[in-house]
Amino acid sequence: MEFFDALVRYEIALWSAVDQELRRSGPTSLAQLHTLRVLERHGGDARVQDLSDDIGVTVGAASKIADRLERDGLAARGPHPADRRSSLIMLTSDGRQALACAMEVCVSAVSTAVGAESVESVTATLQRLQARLDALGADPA
Amino acid sequence: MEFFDALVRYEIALWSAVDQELRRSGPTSLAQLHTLRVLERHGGDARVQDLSDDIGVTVGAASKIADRLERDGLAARGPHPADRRSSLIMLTSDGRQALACAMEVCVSAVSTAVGAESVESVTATLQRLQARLDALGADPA
DNA sequence: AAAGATTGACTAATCAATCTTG
DNA sequence: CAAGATTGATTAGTCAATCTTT
Repeated sequence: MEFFDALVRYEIALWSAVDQELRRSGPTSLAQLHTLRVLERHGGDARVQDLSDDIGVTVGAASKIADRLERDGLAARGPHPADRRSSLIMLTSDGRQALACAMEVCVSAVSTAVGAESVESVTATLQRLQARLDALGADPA
Repeated sequence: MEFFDALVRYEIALWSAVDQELRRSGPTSLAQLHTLRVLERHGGDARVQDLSDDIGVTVGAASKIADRLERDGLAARGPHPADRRSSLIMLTSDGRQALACAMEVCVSAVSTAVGAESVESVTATLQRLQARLDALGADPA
């Protein structure tokens, strides 16, 4: 339980600190940056379903997130070449620019927050725990 | 950045898994449990401001959280003995019962999710990072 | 029928304005 | 005027229903 409490508390605190720094230095929120990074990782092949999976929200929410990105000119929906039910969400050049700019601030803010603490081993443990949780979720038997 | 990503991703995944388990076995959500635990820790002396601090939401949100707890019969506002602007939020006996019941499920769900992984050192590191972040926030100079 | 996505009704958060008491 | 709390307007999430395409 102590682990759970520390994890939740710190994640909220770190997210808030980085978000504050981003809002102070530009128009992009951490939530937006998070979405832009997912699009970048998918290299323009992101479907709404992919956003939903990677961000950890429902499909409905992901669809609305895409709406807002389009409204703000950071991304655009294009037709899916192989499946007309779906569409591909792509970064615009404005989106790439916002991503780069916000990413710089984000890296710096995280770095300041972490300081000299060595976090490689924590990262590795979190990734192991993540893998276990994914496995449990896929097969709760 | 890898640390930040792993932290955020895992916190969301673990929170979701535990919340699902709680909703499956009773009426209490993880968000509610989180609030009930804060009240318990404060031993009946919790003000709205305390809720806000400990949960990591704004004062306005904390006030509405208290509204919902009262509506559901899990807590009640009483007069603050020393300051008539404020009030104390106290667990009702229903609230204590819901807390105990949900806590049991929560502990078990976290334990299942973590498995055999040893998390003491991760917990300690997260707490150190938390302390650093608190210090930075209090004195950003 | 199942999969991908969208929309509408509802819930819960933020922020700013306001009211009350210190 | 400061601090504690509440409320209203806005924003973003969930869930369920729906529409289109496979």
